[in-house]
Amino acid sequence: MLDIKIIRQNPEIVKKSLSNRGTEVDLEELLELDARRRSIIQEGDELKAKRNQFSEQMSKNKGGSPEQKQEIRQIGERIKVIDTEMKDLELAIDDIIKRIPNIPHETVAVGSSEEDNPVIRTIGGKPGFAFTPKEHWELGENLGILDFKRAAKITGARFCLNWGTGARLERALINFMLDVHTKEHGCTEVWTPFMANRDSFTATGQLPKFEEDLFRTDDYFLVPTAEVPVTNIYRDETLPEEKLPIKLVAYTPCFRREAGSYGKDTRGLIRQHQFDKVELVRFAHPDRSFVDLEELTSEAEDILRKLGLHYRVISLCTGDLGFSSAKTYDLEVWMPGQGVYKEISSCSCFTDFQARRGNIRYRSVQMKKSEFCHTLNGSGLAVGRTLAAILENYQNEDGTVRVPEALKPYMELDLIEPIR
RNA sequence: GGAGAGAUGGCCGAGUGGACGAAGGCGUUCGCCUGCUAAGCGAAUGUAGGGUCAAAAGCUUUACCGAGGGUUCGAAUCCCUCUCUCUCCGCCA
Repeated sequence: MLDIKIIRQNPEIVKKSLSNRGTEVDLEELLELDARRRSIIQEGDELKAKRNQFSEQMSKNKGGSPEQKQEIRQIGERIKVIDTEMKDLELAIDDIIKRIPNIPHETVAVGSSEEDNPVIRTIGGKPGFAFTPKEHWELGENLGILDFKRAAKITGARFCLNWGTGARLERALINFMLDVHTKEHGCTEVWTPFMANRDSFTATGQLPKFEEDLFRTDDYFLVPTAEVPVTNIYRDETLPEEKLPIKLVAYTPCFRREAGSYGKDTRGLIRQHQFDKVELVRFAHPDRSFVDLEELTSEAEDILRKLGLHYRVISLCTGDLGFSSAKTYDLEVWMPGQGVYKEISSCSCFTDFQARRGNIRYRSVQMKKSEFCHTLNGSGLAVGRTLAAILENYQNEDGTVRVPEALKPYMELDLIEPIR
């Protein structure tokens, strides 16, 4: 959420941000509602002050003239009307302002689609194969470690059942990632609820705009990313300044409806309704949150490096940037079987956008007032996609798959062979 | 699922219709004092919105005692609904 004061004082900044993102929001209406709200506050406050004065007089004199009482009663009626209108206005303002995306950072390229995302750096290349590399779903099914057919029977499309070493590989990756982030990057591991309420989803920005992307129960929504429960750990709290940055890491399963992506990545592990992810979350000081973004991104990259995977880093342009984000780096891993780079991590700085929605603050003893802190997060990494990348990159001509050096202690195995 | 108890400031805790933004204590900050430390003394100490101001400070006003409604000239206090926490019983992984 943006600060209404910024919108009031610098509407042109917000307009530019919206046009760069290719989004439409009726700012004029918002400003009109805001002006109306302020004028009505004045009227209401004056009437309330009058009523308070009268009440005070009553308490001292133990009485008042019937005419006075009559007048105050009328004022009371008017206040009720005003308060009702106020509530409507605030709802209307809230509804618009919660649909305004974050303002992109000045270093973000202006562009309209993913075509315009600049590549920041490329690590490794496109390693050659002496044979034609297969796609991971074919490898996985041939090995008997990935079973999409039975998963579809159990649940439906876009689910997967892992067998034996495939299940073990999933778990090994989760443990490996958590170990690296906690032991080498100083993150604190957290284990969270996998469902969250509407307030939490509103704070991180999934609601109200993206409700159709979420699975839900009668009472709660299933988390589409650990960003939601982890960022909300400190909702409505004020953190001591000296504790910043707070670095957390969490493993959660993630649940996404993937509405509107029918026909996209229909095969394999790339786009599932349920997938595992290890997520990095930071609560940062506003003065250095973009430094934190560089650090967080390199922590995510560290996993790819250690696994010996080749990848590139791109910076999302204004048109491709997520709703809550001010700047996002995507890590794209090379998938030789498919012959494409696939997103495997998305690292974002949200500035105070989520913190304002979730009322997450920080203060030091010297500070007179608390301020919103900045929030960041990034996948470190998406586990299913990492598993897919390993299959495609470490495959042998006979369909077996070598275990990356870093995973051997976790797999207690050098080679993934067919399950009979 | 059934029966009870509770939710007050950074924390503990008082407060059953007006003098309560809220006693008292703890903590924190500033100052004083004590030849160090501890103790002691004095003062300050919530948040958010609006108005005034070029702006800050200041001044002023409104709201906030789990959330939302109601009664009343006036609600932390009375009534209703909801949420959460705790205890007991039942059921169950």
